[in-house]
Amino acid sequence: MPATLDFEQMLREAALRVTRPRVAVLGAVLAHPHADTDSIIGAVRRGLPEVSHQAVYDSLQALTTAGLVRRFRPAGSVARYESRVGDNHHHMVCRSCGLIADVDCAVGDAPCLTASDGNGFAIDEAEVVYWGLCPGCSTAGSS
Amino acid sequence: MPATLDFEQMLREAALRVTRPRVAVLGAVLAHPHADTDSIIGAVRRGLPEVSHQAVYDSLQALTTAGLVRRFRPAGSVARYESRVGDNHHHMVCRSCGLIADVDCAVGDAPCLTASDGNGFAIDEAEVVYWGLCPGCSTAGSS
DNA sequence: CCCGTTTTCTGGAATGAGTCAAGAATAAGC
DNA sequence: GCTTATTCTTGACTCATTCCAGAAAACGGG
Repeated sequence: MPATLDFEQMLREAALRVTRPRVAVLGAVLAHPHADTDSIIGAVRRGLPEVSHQAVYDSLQALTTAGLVRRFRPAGSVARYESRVGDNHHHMVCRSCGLIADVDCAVGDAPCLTASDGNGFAIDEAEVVYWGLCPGCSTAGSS
Repeated sequence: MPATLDFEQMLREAALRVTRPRVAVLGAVLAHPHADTDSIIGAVRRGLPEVSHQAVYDSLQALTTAGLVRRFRPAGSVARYESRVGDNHHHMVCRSCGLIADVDCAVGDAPCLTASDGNGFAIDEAEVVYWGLCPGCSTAGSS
């Protein structure tokens, strides 16, 4: 688990100013993958009780723009953030309990980018969300 | 283009009560694929000026549950509705102008459902969103 | 065709994630 | 240590969506 110094390093490498809120936000996202904004605010305030929600929103925006974290928003849910960036993995969402799990796409590095012609669009990202039931809910429902 | 009588038929077959607002909402979604709720309210009110926004929300909910329309919510946008149901096509969204286009998945009927093991999830749907630039914005930006 | 029951619609208020704005605080460079 | 540009605090605000209670309308049986 990376330490505060590592977070500072990451921020500096991304040409971002190193501030307490940003370090805390980055740490929170690293520690709680798929967390929503509210959870992140809570996690950050455990270490820095005085941060405003605005600072968290701003930091998340900055980190997202810099590519240090990824924002993702499954339909019917609020925005969530994760630290796995660079690889192009996708997500599975449980319809019952909302559990989110990472999935590496089976199709290699550029999953489903085989959208063929694509109506002339210049596609730069394919976002895939799998909907279903997680193991727990699946078992519970089949009884 | 289907007439009002067809819409009534569709509603009855879905075991839904036939009401003026519902017929109008169904017609609006059929006529304006990918329309957001506000546009649908506007379209409906062209024929029925008195409908409340709540009736439209309720109708859309009922139609979605019944499987007559599909709700889809790209990140950073409000809810949108479309009438292509049953086939599993996906969407392309232009990052610049927000244009949405349908895409038939290149992988056949069950696109990307090859999520392999899937961590034990029972997957029932794969939702794919392609992000990029539409032909218009792509050309404009490359000058 | 009329009635009663049940579902749906109207109108209005409330919720809540996210955004905007102005001034105070703080990080980075010299 | 000082200056300046960026970031944070505070608090108000937007706006899609939901909640609620009473009025209206649709369906089935008489």
